[in-house]
Amino acid sequence: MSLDIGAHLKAVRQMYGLSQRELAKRAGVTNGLISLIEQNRVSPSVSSLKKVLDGVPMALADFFTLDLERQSQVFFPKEELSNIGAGSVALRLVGGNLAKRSMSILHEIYAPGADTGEEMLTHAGEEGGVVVRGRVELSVGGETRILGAGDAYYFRSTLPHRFRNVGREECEIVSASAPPTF
Amino acid sequence: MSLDIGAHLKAVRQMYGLSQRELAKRAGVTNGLISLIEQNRVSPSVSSLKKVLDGVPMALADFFTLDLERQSQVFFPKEELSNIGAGSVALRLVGGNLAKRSMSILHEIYAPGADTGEEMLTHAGEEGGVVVRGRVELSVGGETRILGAGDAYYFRSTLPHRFRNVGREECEIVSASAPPTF
DNA sequence: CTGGACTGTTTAATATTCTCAACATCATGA
DNA sequence: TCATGATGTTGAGAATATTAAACAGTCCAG
Repeated sequence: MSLDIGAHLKAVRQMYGLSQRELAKRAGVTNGLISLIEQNRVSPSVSSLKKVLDGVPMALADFFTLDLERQSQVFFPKEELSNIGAGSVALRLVGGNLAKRSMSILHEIYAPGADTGEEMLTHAGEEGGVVVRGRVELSVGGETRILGAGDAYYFRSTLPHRFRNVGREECEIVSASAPPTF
Repeated sequence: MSLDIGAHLKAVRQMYGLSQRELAKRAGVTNGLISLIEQNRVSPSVSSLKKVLDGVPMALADFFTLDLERQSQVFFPKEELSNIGAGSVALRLVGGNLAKRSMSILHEIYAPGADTGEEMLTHAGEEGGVVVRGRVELSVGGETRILGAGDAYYFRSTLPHRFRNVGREECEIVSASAPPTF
């Protein structure tokens, strides 16, 4: 996310074919403010930005989500999977060398006691997976459960989460996240 | 979206177990500001809110997207996976009851001889997966390979493709496709 | 060319956010 | 009991967002 609110707003406004004054009127603010915002000479308060976007109309979430900017190998023998594991968690990424992917698919192996760490993980997007072997303790947004072979999960990755192999055996998971985290 | 920024921020902060001061320090703002924001006594400027969220860290888009009330199901015991299998291919969908997903994650089990059909599959998006057990013959865009446990694949789903269990044992795959096909 | 209606920009005054420091409260422990 | 360190809150002032009004440019009709 660019946080170039100015250019962003300008693009949105022009997408709707509105002038600064026209948008200002609909939004209940002054044209000057819109000019200043578009030049990044001020950082609008959330309430003002909301007023402005209401004039379009567009939700705040959509405004910040909007991305203005946005063959290859098919088969990946296990030897060719990019090994991006760290410590006691082995991560094998499917399609690591692909230029643009819309997902990360991972083959994860947690050694006994392996842990993604006390500091909870958070990032944009969604992720899910299936436990293939072993048992894993998964905490998501305050809730904690133990999942065994065949069990699965799916959540928005913005929720703080943590994986921990609490068993005595290896735990194997195949997971996917979109947009790609690796 | 409630635009109850205050309660929203407070919830996020507490989800991470941070005090106002602690978050303030990470964010480079004062604890007082966070207090005022959480009480909705000010409407933070976007730049301040960004600073605060950077301390968590969380993207603005995620902050506004986050729906605190309707936290959907996260854990899916295998019995609760939607069974959408047809014929000799058992498909278990992760998160089938979720309103909006950006992916389909499937736990697939191919019986010996199982086949997605002579008519090649094609659809929008991308898909990939990891073979967990057994062997499968995968054809994509004219190329054909046999994948065993630990092998993987990733391709654009517009390429005609077909899965076939050519072995004498079951074959187990965990796959994902975005956008969701189920 | 002249006036009017549009465009976006700028300035000075006003309103709001934000900081700094002090305050009140609660818990822990000497 | 008193001290200590944590919590969130508050008030006055500094910093910044926002307004209102004037400015400059473009385009088109008269």
